[in-house]
Amino acid sequence: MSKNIPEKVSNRLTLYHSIMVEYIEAGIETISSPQIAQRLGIDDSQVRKDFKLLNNAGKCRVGYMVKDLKDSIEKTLGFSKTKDAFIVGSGHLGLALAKYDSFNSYGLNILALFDNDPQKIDIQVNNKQIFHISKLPNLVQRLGVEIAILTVPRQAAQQVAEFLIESNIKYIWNFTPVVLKVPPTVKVWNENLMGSFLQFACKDIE
Amino acid sequence: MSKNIPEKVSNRLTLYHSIMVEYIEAGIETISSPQIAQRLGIDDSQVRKDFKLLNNAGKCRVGYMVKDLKDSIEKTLGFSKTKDAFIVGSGHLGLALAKYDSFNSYGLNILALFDNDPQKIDIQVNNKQIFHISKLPNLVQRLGVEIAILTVPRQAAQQVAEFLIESNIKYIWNFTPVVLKVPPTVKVWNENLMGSFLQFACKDIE
DNA sequence: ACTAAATCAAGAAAAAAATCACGATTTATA
DNA sequence: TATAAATCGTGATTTTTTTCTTGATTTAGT
Repeated sequence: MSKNIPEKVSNRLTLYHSIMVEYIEAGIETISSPQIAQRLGIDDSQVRKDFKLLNNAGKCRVGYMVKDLKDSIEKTLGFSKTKDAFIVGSGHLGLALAKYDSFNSYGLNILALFDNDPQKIDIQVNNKQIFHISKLPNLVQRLGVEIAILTVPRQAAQQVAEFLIESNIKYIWNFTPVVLKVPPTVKVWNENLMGSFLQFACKDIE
Repeated sequence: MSKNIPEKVSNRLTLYHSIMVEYIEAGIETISSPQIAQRLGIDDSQVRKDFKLLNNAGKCRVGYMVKDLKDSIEKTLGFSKTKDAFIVGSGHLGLALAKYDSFNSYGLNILALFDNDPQKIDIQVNNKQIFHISKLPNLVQRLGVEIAILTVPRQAAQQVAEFLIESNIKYIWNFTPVVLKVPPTVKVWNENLMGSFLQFACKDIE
C-alpha cells in the first residue's frame, strides 16, 4: 500500500477516520467535504484532495459514502495488516500502552513486554507477559518481530536501543526524549509528546 | 513568547533540545549544524534556519554554544512558564501521564486527576489526588486551571469535553480517538498516537 | 421541466517549507 | 604568514502543501 503518503496527510486521514466511526455509530451514511472541513477547521478542497488519494469518488450534491471512506482509509493506512511489536520498558507508560486495546484495531499487536527489573518479570499485563530483557533476542528471532516500542528511562535509552538493534529489531517507536543514534538500516519514529504539547500550549497561552 | 512558530519547527526544536541535553551531559560545549543535521537526517541549512529564529548566532568554523542553544530553545518553547493542568480520566493512560515526571521539566504541572469511578476517588498518584469529576468545576475556578488532558474512554469523550467546556476549561489536550466538537473559544490539540504510528509503520513495512 | 443550491473535481495560484549554492569568516596547520 | 578546510549566514531555487477558482453534476423545490 505504501504510496508514500505525507505525514500531514496520514494524520488527517486518521482524523477523518474518527469522524467516519462517529457517523457510522450515528447511522449517517453520507458525508460531505464541507462538513468534515468545518469540523477540523480546514479547507474543504483539502479534504477532497486527500480523498482523491484514496481513489474514492464522491457524488456531487450528496458527498461521500461514509462506509466506503472508512474502508479505504483503513486500507490505505494499513489497519488491516497486523504488525507485531514488543514493548521494551515496563514502567508506567509501557504498561499503559500494553493496556491500550485500541492499538489492535489499528493493526498493532503487542505480543509481550520486557524489563530488566526482576520484580516485574512474569507479571501478566492485559494477557501479555513481561519477560526479562535478556530473553528478547531469542523471542525476536522466534516470533519474527521487527517493531519495538521503547519506553525505558531516558538514561537507558541509547544503550537499550543498541541492544534492540543487535537483536535484529528494525523499527523503533521511541517514546523517550532522546534522539537515538542508529544505523541507516533501522528506522526510528520519535513520539514527541512534549513537542506537540508545547506547540499547543505556546501558541496562545501567555 | 508566542512568535507563532510553525508546528514542524517546534517539533524540531524539541529534538534539538534533546541533543543539547545529551551534549551537556557529555561535557561538550559546542555543536555544529552539520552534526545535528546528520543526526536527524535533515539538511544542515535547515538547522541553521531554525536557529536563526532563536536569534542565536553561531560562530563560523566552530558552531553554536550548546548551553546557549538549550536556553534559547527553552525560552522560545516556553518551558519556563509553568502551566497548570488537570488530567481527566484516571485510566491507564491518565495514570501513566500523572506519573510521567518529565512533564514538569517542560513546564507542565499536573495538579490533580479526575474520574467518575468511586473506587478511584481519593487515591494518590505521584502526589496528585484523584477527585470525583463533579468536583472539577469548583477546582477549575479556585485554581484558575485552563488546561485539561483528556484520557477518558472514547464513548465518553464528547460528553466529558462538553462538561469541561462548561466548567471553563479553555485548552483540551485530547488523547481520545475522537474529533471533539467544541466552540471556537476552546482549543483542542489531538494527540494522535495512531496517526504517527501508522505513518511510521506503513511507509516501509509491507 | 426548469431553476437554484450544494457539492465534487481539477487545474491554477499562492503560501510555506525545504534544499541548494555561494560568499564570508574562522581556525588549524603547514 | 599563507593555505586549506569547516562552518555560518543568507538569498535564490525548488518542492511541497494549501487555498482559490471555475465548471460540471446532482438533487430539491417550484
